[in-house]
Amino acid sequence: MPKENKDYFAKTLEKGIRILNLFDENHPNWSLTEIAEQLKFNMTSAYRLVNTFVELGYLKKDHQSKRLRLGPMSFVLGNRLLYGFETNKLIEPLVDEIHSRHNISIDVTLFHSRQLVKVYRRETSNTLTYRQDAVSELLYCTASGKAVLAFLPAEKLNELIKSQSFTHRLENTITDVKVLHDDLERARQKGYALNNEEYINGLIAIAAPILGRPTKYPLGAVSFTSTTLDHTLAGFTEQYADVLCDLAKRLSDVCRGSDG
Amino acid sequence: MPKENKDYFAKTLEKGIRILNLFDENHPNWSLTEIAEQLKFNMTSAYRLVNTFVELGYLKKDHQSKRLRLGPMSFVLGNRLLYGFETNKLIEPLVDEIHSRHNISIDVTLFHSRQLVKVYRRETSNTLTYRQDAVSELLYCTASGKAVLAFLPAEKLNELIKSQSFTHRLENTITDVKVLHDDLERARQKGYALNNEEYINGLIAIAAPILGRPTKYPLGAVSFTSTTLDHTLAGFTEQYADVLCDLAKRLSDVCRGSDG
DNA sequence: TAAACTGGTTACCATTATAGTAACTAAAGT
DNA sequence: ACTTTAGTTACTATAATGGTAACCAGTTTA
Repeated sequence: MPKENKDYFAKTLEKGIRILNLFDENHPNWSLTEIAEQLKFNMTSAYRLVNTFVELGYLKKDHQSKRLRLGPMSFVLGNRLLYGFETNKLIEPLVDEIHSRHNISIDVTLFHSRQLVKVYRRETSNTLTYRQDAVSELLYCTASGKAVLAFLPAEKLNELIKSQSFTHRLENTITDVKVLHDDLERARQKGYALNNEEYINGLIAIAAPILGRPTKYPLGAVSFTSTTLDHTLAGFTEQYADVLCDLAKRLSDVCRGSDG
Repeated sequence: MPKENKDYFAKTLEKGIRILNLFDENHPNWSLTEIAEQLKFNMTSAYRLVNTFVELGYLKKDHQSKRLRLGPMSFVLGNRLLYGFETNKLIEPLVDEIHSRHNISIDVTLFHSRQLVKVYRRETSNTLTYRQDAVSELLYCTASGKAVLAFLPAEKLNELIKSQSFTHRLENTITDVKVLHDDLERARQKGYALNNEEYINGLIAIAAPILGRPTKYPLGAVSFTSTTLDHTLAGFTEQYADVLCDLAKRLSDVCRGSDG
């Protein structure tokens, strides 16, 4: 093992990328001060990074207000990243098929480091819905999070459990490590994890892991979600657990080779 | 004027972004060596930058082949950049309206530094079509390029003309600076520029600049394209020049305030 | 089977870039 | 006119990067 690779990580690049990530549909414009405060960068660094993006055309600075927006190069890069990400091409048809057959809300997330990254989502029509962040570190209180945790090697699992906040969100939220371990063991047995209103009031879900080949390392998860208005968790599980596990297996097939 | 801002430009960030830009639909995977060669980076730098992206989840390294692909975080960033780029929300309806009314191929490009960046395109149905890069430095042989050049301040114009290659692509390609200046003067008079098979055989186009307010600096251009199979350039101009100029004016209205 | 090769990874350190402080400027508010 | 605020620039100790070279693990070649 080398000396933990601190030499081969470009901090400046990471900081710049974090700035780009601030801009989205809901936050289309930022002032330099806002950026510096949000990311805890000092003004000079923020200025240098932002200025770089402005010169390259990724950000655009309004000459009057000095506020920043995405520039045309960001649009080009966005297209490249979106259409260059091949995994979705493999995932989408599998999910679409189940979605259209069962009219059910499906989320596919990929696991990276300590985060779940949403890469595809289909919603049921005519039901309540919710909006979640594209990137989430909440593993202990979501079905997908628990599906991944359950199939992680013990060492990594313990490391991640330590990093979870265990905020008591709702009545059913698991706040005890022992209880979580039991819950994960159950998931391991059954092949899928549950969310019984542990994260959002009225929201229930089942999720199965997407496992890499040949390592069986969890690469992500696929979840079906519903509400207590439409299903009991038991009924929902009864009805869809097999479909879920089958879909997870097929997603594992197409994601094979991208282990690690 | 400060000392040309070399202190406030983060080279590492630029290099990293150039790596991300290599990945698209047509080039979804790269080896480290390919990246280093393509961008003229030494291996260590390329390795450090790539490793940063891998750790952050923007790239994914196949453990066997070591080849790199986009990772899930790139997908998230791609979405943010695409939907956070507001300009398109303003441009699209205006272009769509003309497109559906006249069934004509329309391209909107924004000008940055020395490049034309394509941000929106609608094509006619049932005609030959062509595929162009999203970012182009060819200004002397395209209608949009000449539309921008024609309305640039003299100083910037001369700087850019020096940087053009004037490669003799086709019979009609302008390769003489004097001839180009005459052509631009004509465009300035009429308010729009022409492309008479100067870039692609059989391709004709007319383009008008998108001008910033209040500076009248060209922010980009909108072009209508057709082929010699469908129109003569004279007939095409006769039929559409007014529609084009009207659209350009309306695009200039919605792009106002983003001057510079 | 060994030798050569290839592509990737790591060590090391001179060179260069960055973070942080502080000074400065321009615009907005009082 | 004074104060405040946000952005920009100057300066320099500290930290990151680039470049060379060594190293390693697979592959190909002899």
